[in-house]
Amino acid sequence: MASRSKISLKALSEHLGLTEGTVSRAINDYPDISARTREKVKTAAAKLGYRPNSSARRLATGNAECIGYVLPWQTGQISDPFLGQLLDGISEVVSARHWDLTLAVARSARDELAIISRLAQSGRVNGLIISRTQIHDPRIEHMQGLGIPFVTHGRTANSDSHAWFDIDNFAAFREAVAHLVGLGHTRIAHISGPIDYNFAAQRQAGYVRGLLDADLAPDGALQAESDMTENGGYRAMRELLGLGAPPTAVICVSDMVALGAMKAIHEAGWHPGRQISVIGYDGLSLGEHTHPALTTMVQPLQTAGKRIAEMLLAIIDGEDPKDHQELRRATLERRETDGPPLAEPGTPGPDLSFDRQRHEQLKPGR
Amino acid sequence: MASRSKISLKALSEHLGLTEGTVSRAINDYPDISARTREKVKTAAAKLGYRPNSSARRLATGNAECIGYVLPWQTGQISDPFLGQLLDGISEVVSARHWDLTLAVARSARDELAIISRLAQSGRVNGLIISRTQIHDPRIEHMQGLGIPFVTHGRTANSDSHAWFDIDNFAAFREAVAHLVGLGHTRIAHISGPIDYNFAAQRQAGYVRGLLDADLAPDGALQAESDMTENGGYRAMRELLGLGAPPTAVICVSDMVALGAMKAIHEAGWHPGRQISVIGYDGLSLGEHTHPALTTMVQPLQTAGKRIAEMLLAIIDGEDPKDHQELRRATLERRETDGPPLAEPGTPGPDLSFDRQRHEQLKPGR
DNA sequence: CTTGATTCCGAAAGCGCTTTCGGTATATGA
DNA sequence: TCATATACCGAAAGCGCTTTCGGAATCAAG
Repeated sequence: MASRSKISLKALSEHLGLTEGTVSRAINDYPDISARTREKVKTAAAKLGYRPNSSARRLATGNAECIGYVLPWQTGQISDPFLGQLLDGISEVVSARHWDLTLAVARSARDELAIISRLAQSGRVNGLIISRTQIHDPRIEHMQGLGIPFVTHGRTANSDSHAWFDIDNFAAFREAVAHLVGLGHTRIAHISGPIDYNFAAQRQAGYVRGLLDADLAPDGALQAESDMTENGGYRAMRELLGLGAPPTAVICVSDMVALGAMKAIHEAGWHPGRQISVIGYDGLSLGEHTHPALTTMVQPLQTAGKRIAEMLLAIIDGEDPKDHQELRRATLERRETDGPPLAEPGTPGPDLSFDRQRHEQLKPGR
Repeated sequence: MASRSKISLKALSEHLGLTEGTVSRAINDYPDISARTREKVKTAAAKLGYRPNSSARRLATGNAECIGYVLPWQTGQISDPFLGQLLDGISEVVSARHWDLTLAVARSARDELAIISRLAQSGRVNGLIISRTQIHDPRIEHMQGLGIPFVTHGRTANSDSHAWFDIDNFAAFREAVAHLVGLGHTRIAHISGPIDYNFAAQRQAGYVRGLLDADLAPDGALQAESDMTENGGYRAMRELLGLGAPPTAVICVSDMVALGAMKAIHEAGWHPGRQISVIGYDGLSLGEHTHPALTTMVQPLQTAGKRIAEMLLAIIDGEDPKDHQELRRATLERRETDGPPLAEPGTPGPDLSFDRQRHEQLKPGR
């Protein structure tokens, strides 16, 4: 079946005693080819293992049959399980159409604009997916200027003008706060991501709003920023734990960040879910297996990937990007790191003497 | 700089008053173009934002300037942080050459062979990377039959015939066992991956060899199999803990599996690193932030990605695949889940009454 | 049997680039 | 000055496919 030598349209048509044009139309189901010859052509094509050459086909049709996903490379972000889930969804719908997915990782913002230009202007892709949108995202108007279809994973300051898929970050974090308030917490901290990211800003706004809903005053000291890595979460949490009056609960911008935060909590001799509640975001399956299991806001990542890809294909097919803006909600999944506060407000913090530096020294080196 | 309308070679050459051929040769640094006109052409190209159309160029040169990475989709594997690290390395060298990386996820073994055929025969890619090799891997001779350059991440039964990059799994697990033996363990369990995977088989063999090195008899009861997910590790560990005489140490096929195993250990009221030592594999950064931090065999994943891509490009350039076979070693990184055994051999197992089903019921639903 | 409508396929012109092959200029040596 | 070599560029033929257009055959209707 899989013949070793590539067979061309020309060879196939000669084999059949037909012209290339006829064979091509037969294969592509043109209506002006009789059913009989269409069948004949198709069985011959299958038998000889004919595959149209993509480059030739793409050149002739002007269609790349390919979409690009360009992801910003930042410390640690690429190893977030987040990514795989999304890719899974994207690739599912892309390959259902027999299109390709090309991946490009950009190592800097400027690099990313350059990659977008290359991909778009060289006609390599019919459309682009970008993620980790910023509030004022230069990529948006860059792509609009290039006239290439795209959809963003996440909104921006002027989301009206383009297609996007997003989770209602604001609502999610507002809900998370409400949940903690309902449990009796009043000192609720937030570990955010870099605040120029749209999702980080929205989550933070939701957090603040949640506090205001409960007539709690947002406290700058209870808000730390992390770089979206486990280590970032760890460092931010240590900061929070060092406060005179540490929080009784903390909401983290992502599960990976929450993982780091839990580490810091454990090191301080506290237990997530007892002295301090922790809520993550993403709903990664690994959170079910931490100790204790991480309560989190679940977002449908694989669905996100699917929808984003579907939207992009629709836009490529000519639909209006403005008709493709989709907001979903995250749902709270209670696992084991949330609970009522133990200590009265104002209780002194945990013992931080188990310092990480010392810990590093004690560790058997490698 | 980034002009909106795509400009073709023809337009550029007319603008310059030269022929397309001349302009093309100037851009591609042919020696028969004077330095003066070459400069003139290049600056004009830059100013007008000319990008050669990929499809046309690919068709004319017969070079796709693209490699494919086809990854088998299995439960949970796609969300393993493992993947991102590898992609990072691969994309780094691919984009340094201004080539593309197309990603395809295969949802079944047959699907995978079909994808490989399509990619290769349609001339979409110049080479392929495949991962998760099996001992007798049908993909190998399939690709050899197609005559497409490829390199595998992981060896196979007949590794001699193709290019591969691999970690010495055997040595790694042998070393892990030796380490545990050195700490005084005699009842050492193994949670393996699906044993038809080459890496799983090698790791198991290394495990067995490690036991034999120490004159310990391999015990079938201490060997469980998992599906490479956290949940798989969890289930396997529960099995092991249910044994009359449970192990005092367990080596897991991956960090994610180890995460699940630790969950089971915690649920049983034990502590990883005390009543039972746990060693993972991969060296994921998230293992530094589990509680306690996961001792693991670190493999250089990002380097793996880079080397694999470099090897593939070299082979595409005409080098012999047989000259590109690279074996690296994993290194033990002691963190907090390994330690001397507490209990005497033969001690009864932990309390398993905290059953997961009950736990599920207690959990606030979503 | 003729006319007009259909059905089906061949012919040929691209798609936008690369690359070989000649053919002018220009330079080199005698 | 002429012959020969050299530098540089134009012309043109593809690469393998798609798609429009037109023409020959077939058919139904008058």
